[in-house]
Amino acid sequence: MSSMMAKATPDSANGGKTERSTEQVVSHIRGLIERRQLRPGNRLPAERDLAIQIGVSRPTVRAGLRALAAMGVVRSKHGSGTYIQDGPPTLGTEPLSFLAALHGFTRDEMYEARRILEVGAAGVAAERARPEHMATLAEEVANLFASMNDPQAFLVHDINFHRAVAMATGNPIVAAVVEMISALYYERRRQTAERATDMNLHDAAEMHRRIYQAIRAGDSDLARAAMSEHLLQASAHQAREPQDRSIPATGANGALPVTTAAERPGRRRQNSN
Amino acid sequence: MSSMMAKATPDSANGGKTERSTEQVVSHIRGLIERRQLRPGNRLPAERDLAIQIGVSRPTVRAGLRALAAMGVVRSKHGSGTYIQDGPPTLGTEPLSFLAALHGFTRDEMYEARRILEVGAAGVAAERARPEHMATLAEEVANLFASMNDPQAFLVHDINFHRAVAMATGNPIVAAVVEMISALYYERRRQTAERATDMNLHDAAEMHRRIYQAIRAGDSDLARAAMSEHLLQASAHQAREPQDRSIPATGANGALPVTTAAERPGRRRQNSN
DNA sequence: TGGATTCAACTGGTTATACCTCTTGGAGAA
DNA sequence: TTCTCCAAGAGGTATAACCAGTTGAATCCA
Repeated sequence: MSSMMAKATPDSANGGKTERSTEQVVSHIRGLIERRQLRPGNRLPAERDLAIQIGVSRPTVRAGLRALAAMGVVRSKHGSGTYIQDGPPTLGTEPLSFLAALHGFTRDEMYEARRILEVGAAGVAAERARPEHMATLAEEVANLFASMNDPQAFLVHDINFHRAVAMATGNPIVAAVVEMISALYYERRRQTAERATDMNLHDAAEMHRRIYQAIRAGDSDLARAAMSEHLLQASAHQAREPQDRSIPATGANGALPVTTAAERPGRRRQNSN
Repeated sequence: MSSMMAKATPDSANGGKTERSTEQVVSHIRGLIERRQLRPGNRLPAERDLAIQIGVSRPTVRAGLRALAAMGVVRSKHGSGTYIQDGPPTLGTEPLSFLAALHGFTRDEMYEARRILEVGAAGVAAERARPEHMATLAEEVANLFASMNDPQAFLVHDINFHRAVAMATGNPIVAAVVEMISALYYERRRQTAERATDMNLHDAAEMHRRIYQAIRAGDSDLARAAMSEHLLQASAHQAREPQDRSIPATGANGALPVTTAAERPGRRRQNSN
């Protein structure tokens, strides 16, 4: 990779090493973004036009756009165009999901990661949350108490509450990371959520209420303590549930849509290796 | 991004459309990974073979592999094959970098995110760090003091120290997230590192030493406090440096120096900076 | 006129094919 | 045995054609 090559390539304006064509595409788009010529929600030029502008073929452009889509930077809409992702800053959730599948992250590790991150987030939220954040938090606490008979709905509001805490920090990086890890949590938890007992759910709802009150009171230390206790307790509760160690078969979904049954499509063949 | 699967289902109100061919490829690979038929370091079947196995064309296979590569799941080596990423669990750094470019994350937000995350990590590290972690931490502290006349080298050891703290938690998720955010920090910081004064570097080295000692002593609270103070101080120091904030034009590649050998993509697209 | 419909020209999605470069390992020469 | 060389096989790119949704303007009908 590091040997100098004297070969003549169509790309000479770029100093140094010949950049792979696909990476030219990514760099080109990145340049447009950095120069503020592309903003969230904007539509990119058509693939055929991009190919001409950049000087590569359309499949290469598509490869670059595919990579950007996998990173969550753009979003292609068939028949319409390719758009810069808008909405709140969000990291894709598949990468972490794949990482979990590859390295076999344990449930404890996941809860601990959440605790390390969200305890700090709760502390900052308590110092900084604004009225609209308080309202969202309060609403989700109410939703939690209202859905104690529906574990799946409870889970969604659980996620929503923690997302709201992250949002309340006002820090988009923290929000994005919390979102990413929460998606992993959701992905696993929704399979076994039915096993949660009513008492577990009541305790959990109560803990959320305490976190909310601490944030509302602006008590950073108390918010941290409550969040820490909540996550430790939730982890302990799940440790007592029957454990079916299966990794969710479907990709992640950061949008946390309503319940969606995942099903495997029939696969053709499997690798001989 | 969201990829619910549904083969011939004629769609519903939900976003669950018919799975695109490209996503079949991703699902296929994911299935192989989940069934442990593909492990880190393994080589995937050739693209042409995968195309036959999955029942799509080769460009489609390539599109799927491109997406997986962008997520850091696989790594293609020209002329050799495509391999499942090995080494320690790592999230790609481009997504966060793009997110920063798109939404204009501020330096303060970045430091705060690090503080929220790494303060908790330091606390856990103090409770759990093993001898080899201690050794790495001690070594990097020494390196920091030894490179106070070389801001770029100092920056590298700075990153290494924080990475070592994350590793000392024993939690791969935490390590991956810290790594991701550190990469963003490195990407920005290396452009302005030269402006740091000697006094700043000495203070920083001293703070790292205190963090190390707290971890070594197993004092979780002290480790947290020291880490928090360190990051607050570093943020304040940088706030006093001249600010030529522009988004790094070339960065994006996670070429954060890694001392653990293994792999080292020789990408270099260095402009006149 | 007004509104619903139709349809043509976009858009991205997929396939097929050919050729290139790079890697790798074995055949054959020294 | 060791080195050199090269061919098979891998990924990378280009071209061309076609498929399939989207969109909006032209059209048609009330």
